Parts: sequence; C-alpha cells; structure tokens
Amino acid sequence: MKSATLKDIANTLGLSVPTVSKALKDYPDVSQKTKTLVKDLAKTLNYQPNAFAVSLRKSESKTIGVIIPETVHHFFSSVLKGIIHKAEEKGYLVIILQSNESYTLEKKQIDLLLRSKVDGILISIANSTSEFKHLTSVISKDIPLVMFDKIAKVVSCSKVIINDREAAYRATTHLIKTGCRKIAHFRGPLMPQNSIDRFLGYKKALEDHELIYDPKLVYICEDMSFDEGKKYAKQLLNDHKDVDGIFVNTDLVAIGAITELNEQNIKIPEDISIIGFSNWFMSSVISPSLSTIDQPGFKMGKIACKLLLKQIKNERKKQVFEHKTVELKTKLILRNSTF
Amino acid sequence: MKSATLKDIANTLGLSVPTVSKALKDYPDVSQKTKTLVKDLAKTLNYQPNAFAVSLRKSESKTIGVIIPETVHHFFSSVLKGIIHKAEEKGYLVIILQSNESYTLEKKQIDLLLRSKVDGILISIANSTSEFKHLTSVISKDIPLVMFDKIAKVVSCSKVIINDREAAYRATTHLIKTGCRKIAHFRGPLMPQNSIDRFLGYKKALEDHELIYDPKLVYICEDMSFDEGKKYAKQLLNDHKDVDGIFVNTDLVAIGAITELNEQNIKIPEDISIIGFSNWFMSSVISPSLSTIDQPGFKMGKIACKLLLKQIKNERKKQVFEHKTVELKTKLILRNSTF
DNA sequence: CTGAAAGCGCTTACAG
DNA sequence: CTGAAAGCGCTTACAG
Repeated sequence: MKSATLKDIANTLGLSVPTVSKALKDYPDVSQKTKTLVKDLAKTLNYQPNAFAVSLRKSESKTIGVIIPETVHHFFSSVLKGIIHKAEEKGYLVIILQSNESYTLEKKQIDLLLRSKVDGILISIANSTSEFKHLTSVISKDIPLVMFDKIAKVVSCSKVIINDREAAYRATTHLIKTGCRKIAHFRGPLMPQNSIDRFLGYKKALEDHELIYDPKLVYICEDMSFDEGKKYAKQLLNDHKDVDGIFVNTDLVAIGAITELNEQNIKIPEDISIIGFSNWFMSSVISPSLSTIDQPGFKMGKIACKLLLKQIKNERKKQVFEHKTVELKTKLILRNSTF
Repeated sequence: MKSATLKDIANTLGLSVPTVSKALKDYPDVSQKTKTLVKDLAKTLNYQPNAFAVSLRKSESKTIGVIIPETVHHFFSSVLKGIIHKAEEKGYLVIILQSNESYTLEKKQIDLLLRSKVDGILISIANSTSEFKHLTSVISKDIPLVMFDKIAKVVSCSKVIINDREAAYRATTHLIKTGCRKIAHFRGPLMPQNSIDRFLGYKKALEDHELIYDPKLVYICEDMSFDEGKKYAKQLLNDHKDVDGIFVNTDLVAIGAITELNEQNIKIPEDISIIGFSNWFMSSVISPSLSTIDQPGFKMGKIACKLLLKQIKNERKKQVFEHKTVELKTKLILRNSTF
C-alpha cells in the first residue's frame, strides 16, 4: 500500500495541500475546525511526511555520519554507543562507516558522506592518515566536523580528546614509583597523534625520574593487535633480559604481552610489571588483571555528538560557532599486573 | 560555498537542465560534443547530484537501517562489521540503532527507520520483544526486512541464524563425554528463541545420554552479564556442591562464572568443567581459556545484508523474492576449561 | 481563514 | 539531437 500524502488528505477533505500542511503543523492562521478534521484523517491514514521531500525542501537530513577505524573494538564501540545515544535523544540518525585504519578508505568514506548529504561528520582518523585535505574540504563545504580521540591537530574543528601525554606519564611514573628501573614501551604507529603523545609521556616520565631513555626499548606496533603484543614480548625477553616494566599503548597489545610472559613463566609483576592503556573490559578478567588507564569512551561519544549537533544548530541559525576542544579526565586503574 | 546544480551547468553552457542531466548519464541521444562539454564543467565545478532530490525522484535512499540490542558486544559488533562491509560494497549506507534489549525502544526505532525511509531493515530482536506487530507492519509496508541471530519464528521474512539447539547439544554432549555427570545450565531469558533453543539442546543432550534433567540446575540470566555469571556460580556452589559441569548461554557469563570459581579455588576443569557459547575474543585469553561454540558473526552480517539487498533489488524490479532462511555452521572450540 | 504560486533539484516521457 | 512539460512531496511567502 502506498503511504498517504498531503495531497491524499487534501483531496478527501476538499482542501488545498498548503492548508493541510499548515493544519498539521498548527499554524495559527488555520481554523480549529480544519485542524481537527485534518489531524483526525492524518491519524487514521497513518500519515507520515515524506522524509525525502522534507529533506529536499529544508536541505537537511537529520542524519550524521561517523567514521571509526574499527567496530569490533572495545573503545570505539563504546564511543559509538555514546554517539548513537546522544543523536537519538536529539532526533538524529547515525550512519556508521569503518575505515580499517586506511587513509584511502577514509577519503572515500568522507566523500560518500558528503554525497549523501549528512548534516555533520564525526571522525576518529586512521593510523595511515597523514594528509588532511579530505577533512579540510568538509569544513570548507560548511559541513560541521568534529574529531575525537585520534585527531589531527592542524585541522581546525572541535575536538574531544584525553590528555594522552599526561596519562602516559602517570602510567609510566607508577611503574617507576613501584620500583621498575628498566622500562620498555610498546608504542603505536608513528603517525597518530595519540601514539606520539603516549610515547612522549613515557619518555618524559623516565627523564623526570632520572632514568635513561633508551630507544632500543621502544617497540613499534603496526596494527595494535594481540599477536603483536605476544611477538614483541618474546623479542623483548630475547633482547633485554633485565627489563622490569612495560608500558603498552593499548590494552589488547598488553594482553598479548601478558600471555607470552605467562607462557614463559615470567612472574607478573614480580619479574616484569605491565601497564596498559584504555581499560578494555577483558583487562579486568585476565590473569593477572591488567593495570591500565581508563579512557571514557561512552562519554567521549556523547560529548563529541553534542558538540556536533550544537554546531549544526548554530550554523542553521547563521550564528557563529566557536570550535571547542574538550579534554576528558582519565583514571589510573591499578590491578595485579603492577605493584 | 553552495554546491553546483544541474541548473548552474545548464546556465553557463546555455543548455537546458534535462540535456545536462542526460549528458552526465551518457544517454545515447545526446551528442558527444555536449557530453564532453557538460562533463568537463561538471568536473571543474565538482558537481555532485543532490541526494535529496534523487531520493525524492526515485523514492529510494540507498540506505538501510540496522537494529541490534547492544553495540559494545563482541558478537553484535562483528555482525555489524559484516553488514557495513557488504553494504559499502554494494553502494549502500548503514544507519545503526541500539535497542538495549528493550521492546519499547525497538518499536520506536522501527518507526524512526520507517519515517526516514530506509530501503530495508536488518534486525536482531530484543529479549523483551514478544509481540511482533511492529515487524509485520514493516513487511506490510513493503519494506524488506531480514532478521538475524535473535529472530521471531512467526514473522515471515528472510533469516540468518545458527542452529542453536544443535550447537548447545554438541557443547553439552562434550561435557558428558569428558565425564561430567551433573551438569548445570546458565540460560538466557525466557523469551528469545535462541536462549530457548540452547536450553532445549542442553536438555536433549542430557536425556539422550541417560542423565537426569533437573530444573533446579537451570539458572536464568536476565541481562547476560559478567556479574550474573559470578552471582549464579556462587549460588550454584552453595546449592549443589556436586555439580561437575556448566553449560553457559554466552561467553561473557561463563567468564563471570570462571572468575568466581577461580576465587573460590575450584579447579577448572578438574572439579567443574565449563563451556560457553559465542567465542568472544576474551575467551581465548582468560585462564583457564574457555571452551565454547564459535558463532560466525562477521559472516552472518555479510549474508544478512546480502539477502536484504537482493530483496530490495528484486522488489524494485517487481520480481517476487522468496524468503530464505540461511543456517550458518558453528564450531566446537575446545580449550582449557573442559577436558 | 484558505489557496494559488513558486520552488527545492532531479528525472523521464514526449514533442519537435 | 535538444528542450518544454510534468511531477516526486513538501513548505513558505503572498494574495485575496
């Protein structure tokens, strides 16, 4: 059955389309009698305005686009949940796209979202993204853009982040304060700002506590996987037998490392302490449970979405919207992989 | 800057809008010369057809809607990944909604998707959904609908599932074959078909192997959480000290149970064997690692989406589309929580 | 209080 | 080979 249109209602009631339209929206200049008539019929016909027509007319889709590197991922799925939550509350729908950490895909997806005319875009950029023309072009087309977690500093838009550097500093300092003297770091890829910042926090912590920073103790993860954690733990045990602490860029990698150490009967934390980053759920249930930095994903999603929707609203009203950078608090979570 | 329209191109070239439209789409009845002219200008203006206008004209949005109970969930996020993957390949965008296992929300979201005129809907229903009028109404509006994993048998549409009953039978049988004689079951809520089927598979396995089915050994989880797993393991140890095996509806709950047993120094699998369901990633990294049933989420998402898109395509051509039920293979994964 | 007019940007069937 | 006409379904400014 085709769905009812304004025309259908107008015809059966002997009214014009504009009058029906205005009656449904409670325009003051329509008589109460017609309003009741129209609304009753609309209800029985289960009338719903055609979204395509409304979008074309108002040129807005009430839809926002989200690009994340990976959906099967504790942190990003938490952020996504926060975004959906806030968007639904404000009457917006969310289109989800996954970049697989690929710059090429990310570019294509930005283009897709632009073509499909979303009202705004939320993005956490891919590891391989080092050019930002696709992002600045979003902004120059007056489509609001908000970045979260994995951001590009040079792109001028609102951002929701944590202080990666400071959090990494705290994590590393905890290792030092509990007696570690030779601390390795499994870092993320070279590009993303947050893996740079976490590395810098690690380095600063060593320096501030008069420990020598040794580049050989820094291992670079490419895909931040469980397997990489295992691999580098193995390599570390080979190369540097006297290491007594590891600060790992992400929990999943840390869990890979723990698994390898367990298999080699290295005692955690007695022989080697490990601390992760992000507080994935599974970190609380492995043995030993993993000390880590809690990163508020759900909240980050909610706030990023809120900023975006506010900007969308303001720009519709031709009001200026000042870009904001919101920095969320992190928490040091101490469990059994450290003293 | 406002984006270019057909009119802009037509005006600058002194052509009419229809000619420009046809030139861009390579209609055979447009001269090569105009085609080149139009395409060149379109390129320099970075022309992109207005999606709202195209949607209104063709009444299709090239967008599908997905409703899942929860995004922060290994299985559902894997399915989502599969859906996005297939949709993108076929030129469709995906709107994601989360029902939080609430029937009320689910109904509202179906309505939202209908209003926003998605071309089709994929859904895994909430635990609390026992009426299906909102789903049959989708079908009666000729919007293609495909259900996956948590389905309603009575709704007539395509479905992608696993054989929960048979898989549960296999899991329970494994416990029996490795010596368990008193096997408890932590089941899911009463409504969802898959928790019923897993329960029935468990029961059948007991009966087929001449073990007595004791309803007191069946614990009903409401929210399928880690905490519930812990809670019921504790209760089980209180109520039935001689239990030697547990078949758990979902890995996350099983991991809660393992945690409790570990805390109480119950040896797994020597004292009690545990087997889960779904093969969450974390099941492979906890100690002891969890035996379970592997459920192919990514593949399920891809196939569900493929079925939906095929149905959308067929219905546009006014061809009949036969509903299909695809049953995916599961695998028994043996790890250290069972012999 | 109601409706004719114009228009959002596109597509397609038809006339010339 | 090109363009005038009609229309998708809605909204809003304006006339009466």
